[in-house]
Amino acid sequence: MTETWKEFEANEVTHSVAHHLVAIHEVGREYGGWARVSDIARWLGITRGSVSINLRNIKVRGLVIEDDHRQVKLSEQGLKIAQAIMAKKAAVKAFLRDVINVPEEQAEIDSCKVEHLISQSTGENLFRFIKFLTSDDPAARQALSQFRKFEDS
Amino acid sequence: MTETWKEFEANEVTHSVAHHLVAIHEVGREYGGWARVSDIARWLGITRGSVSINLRNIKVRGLVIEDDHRQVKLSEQGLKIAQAIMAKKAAVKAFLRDVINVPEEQAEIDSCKVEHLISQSTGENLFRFIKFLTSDDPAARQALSQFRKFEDS
DNA sequence: ATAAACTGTTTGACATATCAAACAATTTAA
DNA sequence: TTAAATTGTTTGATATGTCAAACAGTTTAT
Repeated sequence: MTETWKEFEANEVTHSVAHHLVAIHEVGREYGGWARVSDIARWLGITRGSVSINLRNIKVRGLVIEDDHRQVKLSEQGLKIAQAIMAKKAAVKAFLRDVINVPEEQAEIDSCKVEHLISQSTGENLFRFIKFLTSDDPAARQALSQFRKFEDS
Repeated sequence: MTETWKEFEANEVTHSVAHHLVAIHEVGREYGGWARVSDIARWLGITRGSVSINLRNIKVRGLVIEDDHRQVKLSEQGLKIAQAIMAKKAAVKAFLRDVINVPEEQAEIDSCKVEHLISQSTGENLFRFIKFLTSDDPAARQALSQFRKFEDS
């Protein structure tokens, strides 16, 4: 039981980096993917200085590229990571909210904490599970409605 | 979408502190809860120096108490936190492994990453869901077996 | 009883992540 | 075209968490 817990630090990206990537993706959405430091900072709710410094690492690691006007954009690799994270977050949030009845806001908070931590394969399993459970397979529908009753009792 | 993500840092305890608490609980199990720095360090796979420093904070925060021989033990508050974390971990792991078929080892890794992050209420919802789904309610059994087929196809 | 092993702490270093404040450069308003 | 606002960077500070190495104290073997 000595080493597994350290896997926490052994992620592709930290929570902070994950959110910088997602922020760039969202902020740059309407500008061909290009985002400015200020907008990223505003989106994340941290200072421009922090973003500036954090982007140094993120650039060095090849997750974003920069143009002449100091705008940044996700690299191919950065985009892949951001998309994977967003997909996992969506899966977790959907599970919490639509399956086990966690209130919207709490589902948002919890899925956000966890998005960059769960493994790709676990994310995929979860996705399939939700897909099944929210399908119109009668067994799925029946189980869900039973669970709702179970909850209320 | 500006502030929710920062909740990540707004946890009762960090991943590191969470694992120190659980380590003390496990290491001290056979000694009335009392644990030594060395044993904690070995259990966690980090140096004695790190544990020594980390325990300073943890003591100040009142999560552990110390005896004359420099042994430490969870305080009432520390024990509560450790138990809550262990319960959430068990729930997540059971869900991953027994419901959505994540392999044991991966379930261990992912649940370990997540244990201290999910909220109490989410943990409880998850626990009830597993309880229902692994009960002998026919709808639950039917749904699970359908999902297994769904997985294999 | 002495040598060897182990214990807990401290020090100095490093990495990440944050802030406020100051700065120069650029953009926007008037 | 000026004046005001905004931008991106840097600096110095703080907090957490880690390491290796050195130290003094305690235990354990022999």
